[in-house]
Amino acid sequence: MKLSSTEENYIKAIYHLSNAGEKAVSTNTIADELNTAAASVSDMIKKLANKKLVNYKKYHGVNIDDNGKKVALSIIRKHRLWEVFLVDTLNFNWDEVHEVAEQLEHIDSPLLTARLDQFLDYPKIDPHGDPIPDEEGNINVGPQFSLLELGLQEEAIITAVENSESLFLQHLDNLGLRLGVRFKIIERAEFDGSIMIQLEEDKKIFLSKEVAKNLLVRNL
Amino acid sequence: MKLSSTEENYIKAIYHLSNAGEKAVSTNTIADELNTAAASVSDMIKKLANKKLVNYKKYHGVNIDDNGKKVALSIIRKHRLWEVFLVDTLNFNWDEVHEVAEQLEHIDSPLLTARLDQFLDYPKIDPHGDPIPDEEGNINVGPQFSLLELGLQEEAIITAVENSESLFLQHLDNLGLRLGVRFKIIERAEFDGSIMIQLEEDKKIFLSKEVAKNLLVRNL
DNA sequence: AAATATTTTTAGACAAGTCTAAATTTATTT
DNA sequence: AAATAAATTTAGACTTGTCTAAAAATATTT
Repeated sequence: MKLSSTEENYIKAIYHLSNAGEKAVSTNTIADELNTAAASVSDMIKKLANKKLVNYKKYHGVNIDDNGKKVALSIIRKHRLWEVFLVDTLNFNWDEVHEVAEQLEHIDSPLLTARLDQFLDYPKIDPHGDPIPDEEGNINVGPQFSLLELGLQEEAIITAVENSESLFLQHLDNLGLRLGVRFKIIERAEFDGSIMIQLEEDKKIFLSKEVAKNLLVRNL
Repeated sequence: MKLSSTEENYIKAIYHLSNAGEKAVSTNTIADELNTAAASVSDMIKKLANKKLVNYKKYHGVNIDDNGKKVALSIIRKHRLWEVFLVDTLNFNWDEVHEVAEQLEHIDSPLLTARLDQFLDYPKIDPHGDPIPDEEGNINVGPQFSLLELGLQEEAIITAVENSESLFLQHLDNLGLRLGVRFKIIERAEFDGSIMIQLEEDKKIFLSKEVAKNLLVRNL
């Protein structure tokens, strides 16, 4: 089914707001997310329901349908692949990519998506640390959790930060820590919860409990 | 000025049909090119004229304005850069790129265009042999001329054919020659004007004077 | 140069997506 | 459980881009 960019954006918003389809989403929530009037959302929801992409009971919000979920995951896949491309290949900073990816995600060409995926060597995680669904919509990475909960010797990748104060981000930068950095915990001090990690190039870094708490990771 | 994809497509069509702004274009010609009704074209022309992109005298066609020319060249630049990307980087075939590039050309991000250009190493010619305008809209490639006039060892690219009989085109296809093929002349027989060329993959091809005469090329 | 043919424009309508204002339904208070 | 508040839907309108049919202007024929 061929959808307009607008329809795709609604589907994507509903998917995200419903926490991947786990709960219903209210009209106002969507209106808020997309900066539109609630009336516009009502209209669009009716259209999406007619196309069997969402399930709609008047006055009781929408639930995303399996079809809708598939559409959403395909858009998310494209969005995140393009983000990887922009950062890894075109040297964008990871805060410059979102707006452009919002446009690129609507390009309709399965061949382009497949070739881009191949060119990027089938990345599983985007520059923000979010997982990239495969062609079937499957997400092949575990959930995010705080570095504090990571076990000794388990390999992991930094996927996000809980705290985005510039002081904290600067501190990470000084330590050489960024999204996408791979490491494992090699030591843990019971005393103050501080942690020693080892990066890929055998570089060892000491992290305070405070820093560890604000680093979100994923198992490799 | 921010334009819709539709407006951009009209501008592009007018630019091409006017031969880069050299002559006026009639309503029907545009309608034909874009597969729309003449009435729709009339409406759009009025809009583009209001935006000072074209010059319009009722019943006498449109002339593209300098502003419009700039817009057209920017779209053409993006289109051709993306074609280079698709062919060189993502290994698309020559004939698979147009449709996708038609979508990608409307992506609005000067940074993306600049970085793409850089990544592709500032190509001057697209896979079809058409020139890629630079950021200012200048076309920095030499003129087309017959292969007969090309010097020995000079690298060139096939950019057009003078003769479009299917017999000739078929012959070219058999030889593996198409628009965009890069080569140089390695030998020239004084006797009958026949020419030996060498393609990028060191493949050597023998061309009769008759064939050479009908092949238009550009220096690389 | 009058008649005819062609091209172009205008008029009016439609679909998509948006809005505001009013009506309706659901939720919350008292 | 009645009254009030909040959320949602409907109604009607606007914009963009499209169309068909009719009117107007230009071109071509005879």
